[in-house]
Amino acid sequence: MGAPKQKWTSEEEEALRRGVLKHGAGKWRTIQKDPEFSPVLSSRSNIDLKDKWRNLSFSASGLGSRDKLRVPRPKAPSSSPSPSPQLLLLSAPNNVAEASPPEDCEKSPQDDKTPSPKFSMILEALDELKEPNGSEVATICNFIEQRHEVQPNFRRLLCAKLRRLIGVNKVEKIDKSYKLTDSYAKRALAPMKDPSLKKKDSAKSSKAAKGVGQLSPALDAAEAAAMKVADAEAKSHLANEHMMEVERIGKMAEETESLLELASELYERCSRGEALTILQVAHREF
DNA sequence: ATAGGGTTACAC
DNA sequence: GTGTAACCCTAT
Repeated sequence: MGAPKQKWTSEEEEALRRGVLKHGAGKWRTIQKDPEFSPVLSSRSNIDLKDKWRNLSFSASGLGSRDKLRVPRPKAPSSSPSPSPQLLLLSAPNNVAEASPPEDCEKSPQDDKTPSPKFSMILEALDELKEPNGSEVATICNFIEQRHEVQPNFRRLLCAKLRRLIGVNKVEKIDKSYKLTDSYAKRALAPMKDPSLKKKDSAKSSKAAKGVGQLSPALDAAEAAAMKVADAEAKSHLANEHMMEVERIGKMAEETESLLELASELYERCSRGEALTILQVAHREF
């Protein structure tokens, strides 16, 4: 019994994108049930939607294979030849995840939730190899094989794993090589090493104005400069996103405040025995 | 129901 | 062989 794979059509893809625009990523069931999309997505489960979105996010995050998109893209030839920047912005849940998550400060010291046994191996390998331009799968694989007993299909697993890590911005792919993301490396590696023997940070920070600190000391000046530029670019981009986010949050805060006032007014009057609706109060107040 | 890891099928 | 898309399984 061969279950012939059911490739996604561009219509389905489009429906999924619009569904996410409308309901947000993560509301797969809602999207799937929405009468607007259910005709197109009838043969897809909510899990299928999730998986497909995951794939779309990978390719949209620009990492790895944007240039050699081999996916036949018979996009609507007439009206929207280009995916429109909105979609790209929206389809980068990973960027948001990279920017916002207080993830690491949540961990309790001892309950350091090991991400997954294999992930720590990869982390270790990429850290120790210290290749500024990343390490090839074979290199990583070798490294890990030397330290751990691995299963025969390990390499394959490793590929899949790396790919997923790219999806969550913990790893980036440069040509054929993989390396830890700057931002993630700093957060993940710092607490990993013995606090006693990693005090040379201060010495380094004098010449490298932070940002490329964790790289091999033998780095060429040219390479270092290139890295800095790339880093700076990435940072300015991020900064921009952060600005927008801050603005948005500010607005939300205002609205929240108004709502709070409204709520307390409502509460006060209700507790006095008055029976009224939120609309009545809102009307008086605004 | 969703998120994430793992597996299988396919294209290059 | 390698990378990717679709599918499957499990924990939360």
